[in-house]
Amino acid sequence: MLDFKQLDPLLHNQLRLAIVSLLMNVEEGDFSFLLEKTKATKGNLSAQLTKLKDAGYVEVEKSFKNNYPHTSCRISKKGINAFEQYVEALKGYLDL
Amino acid sequence: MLDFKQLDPLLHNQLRLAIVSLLMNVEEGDFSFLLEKTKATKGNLSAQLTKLKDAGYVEVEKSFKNNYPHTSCRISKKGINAFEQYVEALKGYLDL
DNA sequence: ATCATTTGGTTTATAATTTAAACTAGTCTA
DNA sequence: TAGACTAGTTTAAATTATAAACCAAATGAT
Repeated sequence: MLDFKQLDPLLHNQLRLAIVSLLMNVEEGDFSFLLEKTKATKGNLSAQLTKLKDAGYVEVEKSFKNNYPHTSCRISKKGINAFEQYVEALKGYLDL
Repeated sequence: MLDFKQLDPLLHNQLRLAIVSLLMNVEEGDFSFLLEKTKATKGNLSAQLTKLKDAGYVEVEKSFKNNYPHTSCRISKKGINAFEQYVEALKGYLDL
């Protein structure tokens, strides 16, 4: 039966969903990794990553690697929970 | 494997997705039916329904029933195709 | 050495979208 | 005939999404 739970608006966005999906499947992912996999622009990736960080869904660690700035991301427990609930909610829309 | 196809922005919206989901499962649904099932406001329902109609995803028939205006909706072939593609694309994000 | 290019991002300005409150138009009830 | 209800639509403000422009430092070519 169809049932429409609220779809977390933070995850219900193409790029943020892609980011979180990717981070669900790796120990950590850096900016370049996400950029390549999502094919987003840098500006958009930066913006959406900031939102995910602000929401506490993703932990972001900035450092320097070979003299270059390096942004390492991993999904948080909160992010995992949110993603799992999002998937469950979505099933109510898709009849999966 | 994760793969990020474009998610049809017309369907990647909570209310429009709910509308289309509902119409996938009934022969036709009227405004009140959609209003009750989605729990949307009338304004929002009207607006999103118009977008789905303009895109050719939903066929809308206005008539009078018991002297009252009556808006009957059914999903079109184009809408069915779009929905099915959307679901496939989404699976690439969810690893289903 | 210096100028151009590349890396690895962030900021900002615009465009598009979402949303609900306000409105319209007509009907029913007493 | 006044008030309340049905069945919507329009509008206007708020939020969101997006990419172009920007920045600082590192590297490469001459």
